Amino acid sequence: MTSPSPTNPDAAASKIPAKAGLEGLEERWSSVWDAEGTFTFDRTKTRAEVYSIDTPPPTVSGELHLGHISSYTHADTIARYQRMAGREVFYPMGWDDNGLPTERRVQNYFGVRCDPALPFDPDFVVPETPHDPPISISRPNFVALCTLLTTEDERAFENLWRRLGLSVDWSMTYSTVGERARRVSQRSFIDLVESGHIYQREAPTLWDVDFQTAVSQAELEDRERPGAYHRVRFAYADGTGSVDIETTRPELLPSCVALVAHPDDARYQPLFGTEVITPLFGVAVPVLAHELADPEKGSGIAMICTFGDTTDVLWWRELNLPARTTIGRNGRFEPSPFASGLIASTTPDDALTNYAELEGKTVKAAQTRIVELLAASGALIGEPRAITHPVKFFEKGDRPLEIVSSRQWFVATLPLREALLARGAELNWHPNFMGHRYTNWVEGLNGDWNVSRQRFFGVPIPLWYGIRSDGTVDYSTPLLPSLEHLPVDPSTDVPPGFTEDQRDQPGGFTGDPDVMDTWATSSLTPQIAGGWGDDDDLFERVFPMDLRPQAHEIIRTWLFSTVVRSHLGHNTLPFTNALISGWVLDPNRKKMSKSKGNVLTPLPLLDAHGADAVRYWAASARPGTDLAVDDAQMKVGRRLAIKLLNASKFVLGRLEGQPPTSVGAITEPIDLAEASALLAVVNDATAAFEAYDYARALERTEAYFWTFCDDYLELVKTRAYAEDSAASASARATLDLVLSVLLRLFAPFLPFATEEVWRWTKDASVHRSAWPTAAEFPATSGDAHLRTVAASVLEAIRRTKTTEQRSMRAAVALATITGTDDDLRAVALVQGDLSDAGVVERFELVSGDALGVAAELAPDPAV
RNA sequence: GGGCGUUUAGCUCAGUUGGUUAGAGCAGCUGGCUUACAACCAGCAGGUCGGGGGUUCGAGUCCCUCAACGCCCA
Repeated sequence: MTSPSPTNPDAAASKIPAKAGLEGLEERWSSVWDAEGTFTFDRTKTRAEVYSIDTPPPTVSGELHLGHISSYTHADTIARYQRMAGREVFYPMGWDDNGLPTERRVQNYFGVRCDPALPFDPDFVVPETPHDPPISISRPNFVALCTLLTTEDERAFENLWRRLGLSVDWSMTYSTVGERARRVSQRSFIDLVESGHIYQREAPTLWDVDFQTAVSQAELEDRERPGAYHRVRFAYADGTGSVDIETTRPELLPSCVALVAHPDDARYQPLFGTEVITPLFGVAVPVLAHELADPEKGSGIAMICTFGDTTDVLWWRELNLPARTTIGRNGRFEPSPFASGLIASTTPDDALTNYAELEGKTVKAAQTRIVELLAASGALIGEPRAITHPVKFFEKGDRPLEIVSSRQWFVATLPLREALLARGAELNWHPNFMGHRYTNWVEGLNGDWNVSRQRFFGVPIPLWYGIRSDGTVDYSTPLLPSLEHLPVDPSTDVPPGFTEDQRDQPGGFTGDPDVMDTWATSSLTPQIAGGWGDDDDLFERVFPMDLRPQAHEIIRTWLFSTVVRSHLGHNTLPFTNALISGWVLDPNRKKMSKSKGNVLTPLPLLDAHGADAVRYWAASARPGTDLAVDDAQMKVGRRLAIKLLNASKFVLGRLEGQPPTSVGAITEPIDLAEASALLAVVNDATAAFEAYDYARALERTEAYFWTFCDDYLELVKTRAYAEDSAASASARATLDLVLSVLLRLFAPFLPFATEEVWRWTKDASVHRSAWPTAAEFPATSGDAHLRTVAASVLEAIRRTKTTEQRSMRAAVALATITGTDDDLRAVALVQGDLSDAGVVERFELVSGDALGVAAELAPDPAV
């Protein structure tokens, strides 16, 4: 920390430029901060002295967008404030490089597809142009391409972050697929296996048929899609009648396991407990009651299939129904369950014949065919009725999700619901209302968290399974690696006690082929960045973190999953504060999207306006509020930075060659009033920052600054030029104090301009200087009324000159001031400065009820 | 369907626990080279605070209700 004491410029070596400008500041100060280690974390500090930030690792599969710029700027202002306030800031950067977005990008960029069955090709040449059509390559070759591309992206991202002036410690950068991330993720996974919070099971799984992977509830989204209700007639098993159901998915008829209606629905109550027969397939299924059956929907009675949607899964679980799978992982109808005897039919021949019409077909084709079959059989009643309804999609997917049965690992989140709600209540949300999103999500959880992904570029699930002598896999006792061997890749590493030649052999072992859900690794960013298990000394100094800054759309994913992992692994919140940012909208306040073609990228804006200006724009958005791209606002930021340079140039120019100032020299009433006004701003800005309201801190500082320039600077200009008097010393001491404080108040927002000015007279960085406090202000507080009255008089004089179209330097022959005793006393105290600033030749003070000013200009000599 | 947020000058936004004629910036208009700044300065004009109802001596600020927009969830 440098001393907050006022400046003591050395006249002999003035660094104050004749003409101040913003050009080149970003390059210059970025490299100086790097060389001086300004933002290097001092790991000798204790947890109490540290302020740690769990930085969102941006996904490195493309470009940073303006939402990143805005959100990361918010966090950076907090980081810089905390650092100046005396905390040692732990602020690492991470890259989220694993997962589907990277895989997709690599596939397109190089024209390749991963085929895990292929062997590693050591002679594989990185394609210079994408293969067309795409070629298949082995998993190790594919992963190498992923690494290659993300490394390039990360370099570009880091450059942009440096350009924006983020005060991160670049020596602590991590990635979510790096060695430490793999080790931490796998260790945590093993901990969960051992503590019983994670389990594997053959279970209904949300499945994207294009990406060929499981996805979790957090990755779902509803999309409105056209569909149609098909009315289908089921005969009673006893032959006494029939009942009509309505379904949007008639093709799932062969996997029907029951009908369901609401328990209070009088229409169907007589049927509960009886059986009906599925048309075409002749399967006897029970009619059951459940509250979730909606009497208003369709005919009020529905068929339960394996599995048409998530409600089917719920019914299947709660009503203890059998599973009759017909759709495979490729989204096509599987070989006949009637032929294999998996499903018993009362009319087996019909079932075989009808199912043969579906086998191998896609869902869509099968639906068309089964509607024809139903119509022909007479079981389809009337014409299908078109509707629009919400359909579940993988958020990155293009076709509706299917629910298939498969073996996956699940973190048991449902039993934690109450505990997780309590964690959410324990967290300090900024803004507060964002906590509702979390609560909403936790209350709506309907399944455990599936963390297995059938993908390639990610952290492998660190397990093997024994193979019985009959060649079947024994999933009941997974083989765990020992901790010191982490990270492992089960596809190439061997479990303890086995040798490589036993792989996939009877009596041997087989590796779990899956990788973890990307959120299963990024939910551990506090542990990864903090070095949990690798560097426990560091971990104890930074965990739990103080701050998690992030956008609101990933509350249900990243924030939620991080809370889960920390709760299970450390019995604590992962961080104490969550700073939630809104979205950046296009200039017309519309959401930016590639399809709309209204996406703006950061670099051109940084080039056009400069980093300080872009940061100013970003910081003007309060936590949680959306922000429209606004060139005008960035221009204001740029002008603010330039104004700061110029005002500083004036102030420091007045101090140059003069003896050092001291707060004790501030004696003039108007000077004391100015200092008091600034102290109020300091207190306000400090309170705002402590409440994570950086926008208010900026707004208050900025408002003060413009008033300071317009009024105070003009008032004391002449006095500050004078020499060798207590009055002039008072002015200079005030200017020195105000500038020094202002530069520090602005430093979190305008890191480049403030550093530039600070270094004109100092050797150390403003960003390691102490945040201003009352201690550096005069002990005597000033009279705020003086500023108000002085400003009013000045304004009136200016108005007269403007109205009479005269120069501001035009002389006022006589200024008549009317006012209360209080007003007049105030004017008398500032009269000298008013006279200088307004070029007033003579004042006349008249007693009256309210403040009034009449200025009589001297004749214009030019006329 | 449930939840959350927003709605204040042409635009972007402040308005702390309800208290005198509702603020700022930008844009607009009119002037001005004033030795920090013409990438500047000064001044002017412009809202009755989404609609309705209520509480109160007094409401942009609290309550109810309606509406529009946006987001989250189902």
